[in-house]
Amino acid sequence: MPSDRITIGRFSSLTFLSQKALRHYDRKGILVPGIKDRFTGYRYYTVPQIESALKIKTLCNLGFGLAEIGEILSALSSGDKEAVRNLIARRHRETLSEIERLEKITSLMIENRDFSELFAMNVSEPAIKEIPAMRVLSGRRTGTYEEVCSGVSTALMGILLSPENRKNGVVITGPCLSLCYDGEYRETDADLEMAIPIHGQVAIPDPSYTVRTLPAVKVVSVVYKGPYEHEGFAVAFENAFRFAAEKGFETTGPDRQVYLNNPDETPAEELLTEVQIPIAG
Amino acid sequence: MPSDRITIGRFSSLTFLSQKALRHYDRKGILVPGIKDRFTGYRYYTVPQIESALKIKTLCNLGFGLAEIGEILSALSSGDKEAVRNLIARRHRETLSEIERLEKITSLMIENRDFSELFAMNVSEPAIKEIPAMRVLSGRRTGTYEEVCSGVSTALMGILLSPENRKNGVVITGPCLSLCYDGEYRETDADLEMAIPIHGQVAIPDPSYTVRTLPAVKVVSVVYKGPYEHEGFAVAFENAFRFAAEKGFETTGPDRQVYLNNPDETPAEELLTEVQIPIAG
DNA sequence: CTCAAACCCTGCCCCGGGGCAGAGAAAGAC
DNA sequence: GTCTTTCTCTGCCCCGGGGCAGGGTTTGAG
Repeated sequence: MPSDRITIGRFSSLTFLSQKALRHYDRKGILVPGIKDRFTGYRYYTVPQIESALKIKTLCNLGFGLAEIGEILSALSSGDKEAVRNLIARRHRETLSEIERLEKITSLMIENRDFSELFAMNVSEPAIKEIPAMRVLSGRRTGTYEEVCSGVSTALMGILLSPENRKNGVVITGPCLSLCYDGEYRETDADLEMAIPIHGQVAIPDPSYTVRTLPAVKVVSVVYKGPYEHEGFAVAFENAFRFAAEKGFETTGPDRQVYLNNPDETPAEELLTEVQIPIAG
Repeated sequence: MPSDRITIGRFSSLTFLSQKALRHYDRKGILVPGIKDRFTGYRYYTVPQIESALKIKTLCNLGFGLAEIGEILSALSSGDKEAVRNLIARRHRETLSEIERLEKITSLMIENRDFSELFAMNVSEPAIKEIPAMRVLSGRRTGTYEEVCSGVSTALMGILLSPENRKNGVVITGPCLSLCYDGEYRETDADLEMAIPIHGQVAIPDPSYTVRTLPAVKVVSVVYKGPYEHEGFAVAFENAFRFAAEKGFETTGPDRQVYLNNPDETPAEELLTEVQIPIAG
């Protein structure tokens, strides 16, 4: 006779839920066996619980978490159709966005079937980041990128490494960066500021270099790998601007480039630069 | 200057990997910080590790597990393009099948937007199962379903509950079932065997009932909820046959129905029946 | 009735991290 | 040089179970 003392093994093979899963549901209170032997701990299920188990299995297959399944089951028994409908609608939305994500992934994998492109990839995914304010020693000049960058950074390093400043405990606290005050790329006559984050009181022999505090900004950040050439940076900037546009952010200025390693010590192909484009909000 | 002693916090904000994830990768050996203070345990990363981190992040976003990422990275550094290509191809296949699964789910959720159908669902998903051999007391008759089922099961119960058999320690070891020897549904003149799993030596007053051992079989199993009516069972059978066809299994016979609860004690709407269709292989 | 096989129990480690606690270390301000 | 803030460390619990170990229970066969 159906003695309503179904052991976990039989119950498992009836419902196609693993014993492990059944014990888990018991602990979570989602599906507690009708009878539980106090002394041996054996679980015995009843026939009507088969139906509950099948419901749980259906919901699991639909991708609900156990907490949600608990909610749905109790909402069902209390007749709250509205709540259940909302939960299902939410799950549906989440599933759709998951599909969208996976489709992006597959198309990426197809395009980069020859993975050499995938890993020769020299620009990281854009992302939003908050940059805190920082105190820098900087100098602003006009000229070609190369002239200004190398000229000014050499001068700044010269100041910071002077005996006086070293003695005063001046310390460089981060990688060198540049700020670009032109709205667009200019081959010549670019308006650039080179800056080095510092700590301490700096003695400055030449008043055209100053210590100031760069404001905190929210930026779109992209890391670029490769030589300091316009073509490479252009791709990074393009990605960053596209990302900002997609997310509906208004880009402001000035753009920053953080030079993560020392061009004197690193082969040009291996150089890493972080491009930061400030955004409003 | 970029002193190649990047703390985990800076490294995290450069790579957009959480500190937690970075510590995890360290423990897994996927991305071990260049320097690790023996006494304080502080992790310090180097600039070239930024690139590794970005690769790892890309692979994570593509859905690779950490173990696979480890394999890919080492295959990359050893130049084994073939291995990497295989791993990517596999991931691509898996992603596609995942998308397929999710799409089935969404269409299910749309169809059952009014979830009342979803839970009024009276047939479970079909699945494959092995049924062990079992010793039964059975009787085979021809007639309508109702006549044979109720008549024979009453007679079998009468035999098993007789004073002599009770005294001999005969025990019922499972729910009652029927075997159908017709290839299709027959309103009348159906060829049916009713069986009750037992243990012990049974005294049988009427030789038209016998004790025999049903063979072990592999079946497609479906649980059906509802009254003992042809319309209900038909849906269950249909699902089971469709499932077998999709999976390429050849169905054999005889079909079995396991009556999980007692129709005298349970309302007809709540009755549970397991339909089992034997398959070859 | 006994004995072995089958069954069931709990508890631990695993995925890929998120979240939180408490404690020690580094860095900035004075 | 001190003090406070900020950073970083480890370790535990969480998801939804799968897999395995070691030990008690039930059952079926003789």
